[in-house]
Amino acid sequence: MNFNAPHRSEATSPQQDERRAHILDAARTCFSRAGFHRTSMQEICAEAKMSPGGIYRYFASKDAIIEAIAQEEQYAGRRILEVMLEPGSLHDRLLRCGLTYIETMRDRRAVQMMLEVYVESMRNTAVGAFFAKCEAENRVLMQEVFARAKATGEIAADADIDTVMMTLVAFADGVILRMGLNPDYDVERAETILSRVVTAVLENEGPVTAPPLERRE
Amino acid sequence: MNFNAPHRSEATSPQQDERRAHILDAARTCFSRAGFHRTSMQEICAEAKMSPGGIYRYFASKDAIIEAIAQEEQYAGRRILEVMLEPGSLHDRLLRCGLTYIETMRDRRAVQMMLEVYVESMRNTAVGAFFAKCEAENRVLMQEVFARAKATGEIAADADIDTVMMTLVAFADGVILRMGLNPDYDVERAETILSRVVTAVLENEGPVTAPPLERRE
DNA sequence: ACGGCGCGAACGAACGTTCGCTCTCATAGG
DNA sequence: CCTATGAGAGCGAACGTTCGTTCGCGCCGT
Repeated sequence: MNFNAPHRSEATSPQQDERRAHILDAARTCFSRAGFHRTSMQEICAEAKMSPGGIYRYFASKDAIIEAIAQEEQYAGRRILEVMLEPGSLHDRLLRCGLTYIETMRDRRAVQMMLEVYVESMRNTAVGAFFAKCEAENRVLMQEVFARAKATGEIAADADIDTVMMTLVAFADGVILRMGLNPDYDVERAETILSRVVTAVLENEGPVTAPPLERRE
Repeated sequence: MNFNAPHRSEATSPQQDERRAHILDAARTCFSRAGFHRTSMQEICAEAKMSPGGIYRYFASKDAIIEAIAQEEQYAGRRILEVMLEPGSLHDRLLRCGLTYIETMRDRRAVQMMLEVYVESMRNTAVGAFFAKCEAENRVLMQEVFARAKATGEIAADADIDTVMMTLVAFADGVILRMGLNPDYDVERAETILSRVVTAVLENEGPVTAPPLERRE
C-alpha cells in the first residue's frame, strides 16, 4: 500500500539500502523465473542466501517486495521517457526512445518482470493504483511534448494526440512482448520497419469520412 | 501435460462437454479476476457452483484446467488467423485479421486471459510447450501466405518475411495489451493509424511498389 | 553490556487434492 | 406396474503439504 516508508525505520543507512537492493535482485530472479504468485518466500530466501527472519527485517511482506519492484520498473520507464525532452526531431526522439526501451528489455528476465508488473497492474492491487498514477504522469509529459511538436508544425494541428501516443506506446510494448514470446525475433533487422512505423503513425489522418482502407493503384 | 485426453473416460457425452465448458467458463471468470496462480480451486468451485469433488470428475488437476483454457485461446487465435487464407489484398486481409483479433479482445476479461496465457507460456510449463507448437504452426501458415504475396508482387521479393510478420503480430498484441492497461484507449479512432502502419510495415526499403487492389465489400 | 542483525524452527491459514458417501435415474426382472 | 439394482454425478469433510509470517534467541561490533 505504502510505497515509500521502509519497514521499520524512516532513516536508511547505505548498508541497509545495499541489503534491500540485494534482496530485490534475488526476488527479481525468482519472480522472472516463476512469476509473483508462484514464487514462495522460501525461494527468495534461498536465492538471497538469507533466512525469512532476515528478509522480513527489510520488507514488511511479500507484497511489499512486489511493490518495490513495480516501483523500480516504473522509475526505469520514466527515465527512458525523458529522452523525449532532449533536442531533436519528434520522429528521432520517438524512435530513440523506443529503441532505448527495447534495449533495456534485451534480457528475457526483464521482459518477464515487465509483463508480470503489467498483469499485476490490471488487477485491483496496490501495484495497480501506483501504476495508474505513474501512467497518468507519463501521459501529461507526453502531451506536453506533442503539444510543442504541434507548435513547431512537426505534426498536424488537428492530430489526435492521445491516439497517436497510445498507439506508439502500444507498438513498443508489443515488440517487447514478442521478443519475450519468441527469442528468435531480431529487433535489429526490424529497425528500419520501426522507423517507418513511427513516420506512418505521425502522419496526419486524411478526411475523417474517408474509408479506412486506402485504394492504391 | 496431455492436452487431449479427458480425465477418466476417452468418450465424452454432450452433457459432459457442456459441464466441462461450464467449469471452464467459471474458471475464466476467476482467472481473469486474479490470475492463474492466485485463484484457488475453492473460488472456481464457488463460481461454478460445484464442489471440489464434482470438478475433479472433469479435470484431473488445476493445471489441467489452465491447459484447457490455454488450448481454447490458441484455437481461437488460429481461427482468426485463417482470415489470411480468404481472398483479398494482403494489406486488406492483414488489417481485417488484426481488427478481428482486436474485436475479440474488447472485453477486458479476454485481454487478461490472453496475457495470463502469454505469461504462462514464457515459463517452462506444459502450457509453454503447447504454445510453442501452435506458434510454430501459425508461423508456417503465415510464411505460406507471404510467399504467395511475393509471387503476386504484393510485397517485394527480397522482403524479410519473418521480421515483417513478427512486427505485425507484435503490433496487434501491443494494441491489445494497451487496451487492457488503459481502457480509455479507443481503437476505433486508431483504425486509420493501424491501416497506415500495416502499409508502412509492408513497404520494402527502397522504392515503394504499389500493391494491386482487390477490395471486399 | 548492549542494540542490531540474522537465523530457523514453528505457527495458523490456506492450498490442491482425495475419498467415502448420498442421490439420481435408466434399466431389467418379477 | 412396481421395485431392485448398479453406474455415475456430485458432494463436502478431511488430508497432507506448503504458504506467508512470527518470534525468541544467539551472534557480533562497538
